[in-house]
Amino acid sequence: MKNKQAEEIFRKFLKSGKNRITPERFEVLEAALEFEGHFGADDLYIIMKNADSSVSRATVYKTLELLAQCELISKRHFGDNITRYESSFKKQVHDHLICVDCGKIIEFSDPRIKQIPEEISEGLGFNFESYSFNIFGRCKDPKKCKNYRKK
Amino acid sequence: MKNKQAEEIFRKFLKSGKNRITPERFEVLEAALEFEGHFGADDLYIIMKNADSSVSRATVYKTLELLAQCELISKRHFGDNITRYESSFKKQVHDHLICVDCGKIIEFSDPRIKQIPEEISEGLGFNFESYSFNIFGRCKDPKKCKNYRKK
DNA sequence: ATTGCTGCAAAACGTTTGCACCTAT
DNA sequence: ATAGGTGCAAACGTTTTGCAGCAAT
Repeated sequence: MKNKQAEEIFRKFLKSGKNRITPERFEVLEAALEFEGHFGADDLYIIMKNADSSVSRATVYKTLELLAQCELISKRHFGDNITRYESSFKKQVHDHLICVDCGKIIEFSDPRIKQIPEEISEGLGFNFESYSFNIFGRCKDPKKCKNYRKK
Repeated sequence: MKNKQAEEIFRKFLKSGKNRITPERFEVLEAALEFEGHFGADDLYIIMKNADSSVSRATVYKTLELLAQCELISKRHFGDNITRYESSFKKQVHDHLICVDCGKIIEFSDPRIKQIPEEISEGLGFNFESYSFNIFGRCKDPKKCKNYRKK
């Protein structure tokens, strides 16, 4: 295990519920933290399978949900009906700009955004939970845009 | 047909491409504009079917895509991997607050949000296309929250 | 006459579930 | 001993596709 600190957080989270500590869950944690960028649950399953892991698809899906619950990873939706995850361990809060041509995802953060969601939730009689802010655009530089998403 | 103006916009859009003017497409337009709030493509298909329309599921899905292209309706994603639509004809730009307990969707608009997406796109070397800003919260007033989404 | 559109059913896709067996507690 | 987790395959819900016949141009 490469990341003792994340492992410890997950272990504590599991114990605090009625969840068991299993080797499969830590295999998924490690693979998720190792992944650079955003991944779908199935992507991760395939990667693990190709790396000769015997963890099942069902376990990968369920474990990612647990990891999102304890905020070691975060869940993202970029408008294509696929749930994506990214490690949020030791990463700062940020939002995303997605190129609609090539699918590239750029992370950014803007101080103006920070206070808006909580204020609006309060103002409308809701307890704030989370928010998602995605910008969709097109790479200006065609050399940097592979158009790979244009099926 | 109840909305001559929208009909005309759609007709022009269809002619401007290589798309044909068909009665089915206008049936979908009418049903979509009539719907109050946000709907999934399949919801609309079922509603039309129950109203004795003979328009097929495939045609509903394809036509909604066309209507979104010409901006008579807009596409929304609220984080549950279902594509939702809402009429955007004669409606002002707005964002959404979603109750994670009951699924209620509140529309709001905040002047601070308006300029951010374009500025950030420019700053990162992208041509701005669109954005989505969703806030997730929980109804403070339990009487107003039906928890119907808690399967 | 041509080419695009239709309805239908089947397939595709990401995801969830049921179940028998297994394992952490 | 028991509650909970596992892998597998099947089921699920939404969306897309292939195709033969049909209709707008």
